[in-house]
Amino acid sequence: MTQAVRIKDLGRHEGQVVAVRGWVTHVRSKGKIAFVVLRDGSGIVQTVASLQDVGDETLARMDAATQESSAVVTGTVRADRRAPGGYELQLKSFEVTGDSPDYPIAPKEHGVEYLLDHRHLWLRHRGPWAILRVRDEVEKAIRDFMYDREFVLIDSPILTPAACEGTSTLFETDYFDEKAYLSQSGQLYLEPACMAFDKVYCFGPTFRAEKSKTRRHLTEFWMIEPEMAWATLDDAMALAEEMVSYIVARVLDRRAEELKVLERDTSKLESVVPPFPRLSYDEAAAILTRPENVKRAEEAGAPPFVPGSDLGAMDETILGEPFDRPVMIHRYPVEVKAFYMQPDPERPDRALCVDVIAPEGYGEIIGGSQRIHDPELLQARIAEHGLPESAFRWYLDARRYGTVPHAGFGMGIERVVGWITGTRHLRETIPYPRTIQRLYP
RNA sequence: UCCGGGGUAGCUCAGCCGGUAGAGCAGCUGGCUGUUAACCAGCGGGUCGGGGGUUCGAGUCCCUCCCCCGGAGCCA
Repeated sequence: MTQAVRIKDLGRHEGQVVAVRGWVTHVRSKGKIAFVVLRDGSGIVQTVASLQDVGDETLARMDAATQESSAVVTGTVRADRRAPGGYELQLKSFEVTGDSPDYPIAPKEHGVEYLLDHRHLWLRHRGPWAILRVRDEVEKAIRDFMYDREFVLIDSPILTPAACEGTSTLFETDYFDEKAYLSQSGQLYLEPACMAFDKVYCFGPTFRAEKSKTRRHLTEFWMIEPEMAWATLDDAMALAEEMVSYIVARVLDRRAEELKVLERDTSKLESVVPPFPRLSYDEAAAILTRPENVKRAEEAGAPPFVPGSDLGAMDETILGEPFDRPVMIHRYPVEVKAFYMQPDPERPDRALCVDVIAPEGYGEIIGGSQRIHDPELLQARIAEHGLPESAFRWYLDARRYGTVPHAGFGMGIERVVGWITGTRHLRETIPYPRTIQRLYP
């Protein structure tokens, strides 16, 4: 039986007769000679057969093969300058395993909605294929990074009894005789866990019922959330810049081929090394209120920056623009941030928190903070925010029994993949996107 | 929720001042021994998003509803 070879390895079998199992991406039939372009999970190769090689029956089968039929072929590996990829397969046999009548995605332009309706098939095509391989590399890099630094993976629950940051953006579901909510963050479960293992992280899907209709939002997205005991805001910031730099270097090293397919300008990624520039909220506010920046936001139709309020999408773009790597903005006003953030002892109206903004207008990829470790202060904040104390009883225990300063952050995988691959729309950075308008396929 | 754009063939779109539906691709038939989104010839294919109105006549104008896209806010 002929040895089956994956397409990326064909170069190692020059002159040999091998089998390739894949899918037909294109047929160019020219009468007495036919070209069938075949794809497998590893790459693409052109196969060729003439009438005298295979006879009219096989040639007719090649001619009749439709896009995305699966096929097993055998042939001789040949280096050929005329073949895309440098190698081609001179066929001896061509057998269709499963035919593919009326394949919906033509080698032509399609609208986004149509492609997303056929996402399960669109995955076979070049763009999604390259992006999702980068995503795989990003996720593997994160796990390696965490493991090497002795962080313990703590899988946080998806079904939760109550809100982490308020119920308005939670998906609600029945849980026997009570209500449950899909998790929007694992953080509250990690804080107690970091007091068991010092350094922990969770990495899983999170759900937000925000009615956001932008290219930067999904209702289901994946987040990596490290949490460290005996840690301050500075420790969290140092970890964030180290992790982001590690991920980018890893993709540049191992997924160069995919970035090329995506026509990503990799020079913009090569400069992503520590240290990242740091701006306090007050410094950022000073930049945003400069006349030229006020004018820019106005011209773009963005709402004006109001000192004391949170940063908008345009504000993040303006702040990130001068830098060739992500910028870290820290110490926002306490009022615009979550209840659990530690106030800055030197300025209690500022929170010890940080947002990391990706360059090139890709926006916030990380949000983190030092957490309140004083039980009384935390209890007061829960009350101020109108949150039900009963739901946070277990959470407060982390402060009641041997509290320590601790800090962590959450990083959105899709936004990182979007930035690294140069993909504007987050929905293309996840295999099966969930948005406010889409629950199919 | 607000602001902007859109819905015409399987797909991507054109359709002027209102006059009765068009292209490319895909599909099908035939031709072609080195194609690169091959090419050439031919064929089939339409509830013009739904409803209502104006008009001799509506894809085109008006009202209304639905759906999609982009942006804002919120966030990762």
